[in-house]
Amino acid sequence: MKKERKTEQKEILVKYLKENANEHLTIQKIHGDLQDEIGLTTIYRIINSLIEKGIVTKIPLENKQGCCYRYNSKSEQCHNHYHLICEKCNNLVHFESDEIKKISKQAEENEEFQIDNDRIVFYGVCKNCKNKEEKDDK
Amino acid sequence: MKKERKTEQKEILVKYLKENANEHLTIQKIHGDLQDEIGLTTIYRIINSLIEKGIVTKIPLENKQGCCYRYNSKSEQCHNHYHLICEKCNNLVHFESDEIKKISKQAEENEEFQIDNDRIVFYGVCKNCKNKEEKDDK
DNA sequence: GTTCGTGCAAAAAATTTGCACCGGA
DNA sequence: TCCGGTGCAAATTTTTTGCACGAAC
Repeated sequence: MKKERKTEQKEILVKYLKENANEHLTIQKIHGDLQDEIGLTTIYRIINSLIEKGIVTKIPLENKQGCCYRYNSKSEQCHNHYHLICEKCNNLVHFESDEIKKISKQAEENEEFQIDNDRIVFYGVCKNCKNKEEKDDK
Repeated sequence: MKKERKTEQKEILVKYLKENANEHLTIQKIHGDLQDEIGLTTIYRIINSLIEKGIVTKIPLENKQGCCYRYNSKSEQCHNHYHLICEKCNNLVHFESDEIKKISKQAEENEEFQIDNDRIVFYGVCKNCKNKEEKDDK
């Protein structure tokens, strides 16, 4: 059993991911921002280990290959919230609701499906992109 | 304005995607199954156009790079349902609920976020994988 | 001093592009 | 016939791997 070591790169990357949790973070973006501090290979390695631990979630990009990555600040988040992801700009919005509990319970009872309450995602179009679309139509 | 043509490849691929809508379809899997009928390049091209039209949804693979693809049989689906995706096996389960409407409305009013009612996703662990985990723990 | 993590370079894998040809309308 | 779609090969981009060295414990 090998134990994990605390390194500067890991600290920098996790800090960066936390601070930019609502951004659209592709590997390329991360590498661009941190290239002086962390090598590309290491970014891949750390991100992948964070995904395995459930600390980071991978989100596919629409209309494009590749994915972006989002830090899950589970411990820091309030509960009973869900995620709104914009299909246009991939921005993430948090939203609170008590209704969710009911649905989770329903699913667990009827389908025997154990829901991860931090990974409830609604896709749609955010305010900004909606406004932009309306302008473009003119 | 160019109009789209009906081709044999497109028909084969869409039929295949429909029939395997609950499978874990990576480009590699699709290519493996259809390589005698459709070239890899064409699979990419058709899949990407289906994603743009919203007919196919891209789902990230956990613990692995890459994504898999799932056919959205919108027209065949009943409404007021949401998706449960298993984090372990990526299987998709449909689930009905009226509560969803409330949440969608809440989000649209409070956040001005226009929700795509066919893209509401709950992640978690399905019955099979849950059972498997319990066995493994023993 | 061990052992794990990092960064580079190289390899491998995944995706896109250019172009000639095929086939649907 | 006309023009979009296909498939191959090549180019490009993305991700992983091997290995020597540096750093944590």
